[in-house]
Amino acid sequence: MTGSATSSSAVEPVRTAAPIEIPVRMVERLSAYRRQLRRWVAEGRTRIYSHELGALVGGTPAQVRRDLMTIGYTGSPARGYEATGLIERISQLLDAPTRQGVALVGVGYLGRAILNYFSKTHPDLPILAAFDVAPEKIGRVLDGCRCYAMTELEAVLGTQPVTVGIVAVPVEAAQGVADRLIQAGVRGLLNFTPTRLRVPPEVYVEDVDIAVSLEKVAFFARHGAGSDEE
Amino acid sequence: MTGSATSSSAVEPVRTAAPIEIPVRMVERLSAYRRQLRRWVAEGRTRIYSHELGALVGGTPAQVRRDLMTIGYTGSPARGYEATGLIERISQLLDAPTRQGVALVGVGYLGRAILNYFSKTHPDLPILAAFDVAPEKIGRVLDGCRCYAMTELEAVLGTQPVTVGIVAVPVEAAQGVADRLIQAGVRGLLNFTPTRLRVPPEVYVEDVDIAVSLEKVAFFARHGAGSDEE
DNA sequence: TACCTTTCGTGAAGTCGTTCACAACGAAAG
DNA sequence: CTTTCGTTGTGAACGACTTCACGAAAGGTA
Ligand SMILES: NC(=O)c1ccc[n+]([C@@H]2O[C@H](COP(=O)([O-])OP(=O)(O)OC[C@H]3O[C@@H](n4cnc5c(N)ncnc54)[C@H](O)[C@@H]3O)[C@@H](O)[C@H]2O)c1
Ligand SMILES: NC(=O)c1ccc[n+]([C@@H]2O[C@H](COP(=O)([O-])OP(=O)(O)OC[C@H]3O[C@@H](n4cnc5c(N)ncnc54)[C@H](O)[C@@H]3O)[C@@H](O)[C@H]2O)c1
Repeated sequence: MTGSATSSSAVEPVRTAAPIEIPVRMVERLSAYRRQLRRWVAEGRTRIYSHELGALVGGTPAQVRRDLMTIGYTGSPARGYEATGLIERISQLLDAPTRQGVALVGVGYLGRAILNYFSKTHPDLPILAAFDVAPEKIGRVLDGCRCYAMTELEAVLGTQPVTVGIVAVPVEAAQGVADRLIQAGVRGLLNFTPTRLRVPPEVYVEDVDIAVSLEKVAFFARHGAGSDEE
Repeated sequence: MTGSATSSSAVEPVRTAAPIEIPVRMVERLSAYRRQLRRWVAEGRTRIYSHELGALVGGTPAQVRRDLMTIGYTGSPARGYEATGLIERISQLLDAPTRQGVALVGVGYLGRAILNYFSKTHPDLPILAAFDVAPEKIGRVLDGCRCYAMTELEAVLGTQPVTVGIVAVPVEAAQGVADRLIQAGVRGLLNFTPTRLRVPPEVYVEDVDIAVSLEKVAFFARHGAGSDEE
């Protein structure tokens, strides 16, 4: 990337860039923090304590303070953290500088659920296009999102800033879908199928395996229940 | 528990009990191992190497060997592990000694997807009953599972060996649903709503937060992609 | 102003899971 | 029978994240 241009002065350490290395788990927590912070702000709250954020993710106050220290956000003793500023700081880190969106492949039961959910809760990451092979789905608009034929995938993604793909097709089709998404420029995949996708090293894959999660719950329901998880 | 009865001799160390303390992550891997082992056995394979199992979960061969060592399953050099025996050993640990099942609460988009999925893939953990408040859903049988009214929850769970509950209702209703499930004897919850459920310490809760997962993917799609993950 | 309480910031210590490294072993080939 | 190759079992080293612990600072209160 070219990068440096625009309007930064010479010596000062800038403040926008994210030169920080953020652990995987911390990203999850930051995302959860932000979501609840927004609710709280909507309710009129303005300051938040570390133990409140900790309760959110099943963590300790110390962990929250450590997280916020890591992202360079500082509160003040006895007043806690300023909510809107913290939301902004987290967004600065998590959100892309330029608009980016998601493509959903596979508009079956699960795909429909996801479309419906994200159309309502409208996060920072809109689903810009959906794809399927079933003729009866192609061309329809579900929850505000157009469903295209798989043959149009490359063309559509060529016109949209899509960097993330959701794989919700039958397991046999998953690898092929992943390959095409990556070929079309996608750099991250949320994979719901019970297969490990083979992808180039620069592509990030997150597996959500509901069957495994359910077995895990069943197991710990029986044996010792270590309160928290995920 | 009464426990000891039936037919074990006096001194020998038994072999069925599961006195082992298993880390959370390992349970996930064991579940994934077993699923793929079954596929392989169905294809006629009989022996498996640690590196093959490792590839499944994005882990190293050493980790697999460590896992199997922990659960006390032993292979042999140059022949690897015996597949069916390993499946059996994992099942011995993961599955309940007595039949147990799952209750699904909230037959919306997501609930339907889950019902459909588990009715097909028929895991060791059947969904025995579904519940909802919407009149048009009550009494229907979807994917082989009867949908009951919420008012019937306690009664139905009184007659079924349900130890796990899936919470797929709107977020406002989640805590109330969790309370009732627990009251009715459920000991583990799979929670899809973006709230931290308050539960007694002996109940295990697993949160599946798709929105957070998606944000995580978006983040790592942009920054360094640490190939694997959970 | 002086004091007391609560919360933050952070170096240090602790915990837990993963990976390394190597000896032992089985099988197959020479 | 001996050699060679590949794989398992495992103690030990490693590394990463979490928690502890304590000093400092901000507000409230008398
Ligand atoms: N539903 C769940 O709760 C659940 C849970 C865990 C995993 N999964 C996995 O998620 C995936 C989807 O689940 P589902 O319940 O929505 O299944 P589904 O059968 O309802 O939907 C699959 C959709 O993908 C489409 N499709 C098929 N082949 C395609 C292709 N080559 N390209 C594009 N689209 C294609 C189909 O037309 C269909 O609309 C499956 O792999 C399933 O294993 C689902
Ligand atoms: N669909 C997704 O992809 C997705 C993703 C992340 C999280 N979630 C969460 O999962 C939950 C369900 O999502 P959904 O898309 O299925 O929503 P949905 O609105 O389609 O379904 C909710 C269902 O719950 C039923 N319900 C409402 N109140 C109830 C109550 N008190 N008791 C029992 N049933 C009740 C409704 O009748 C409906 O059938 C929501 O909390 C949502 O935030 C969904």
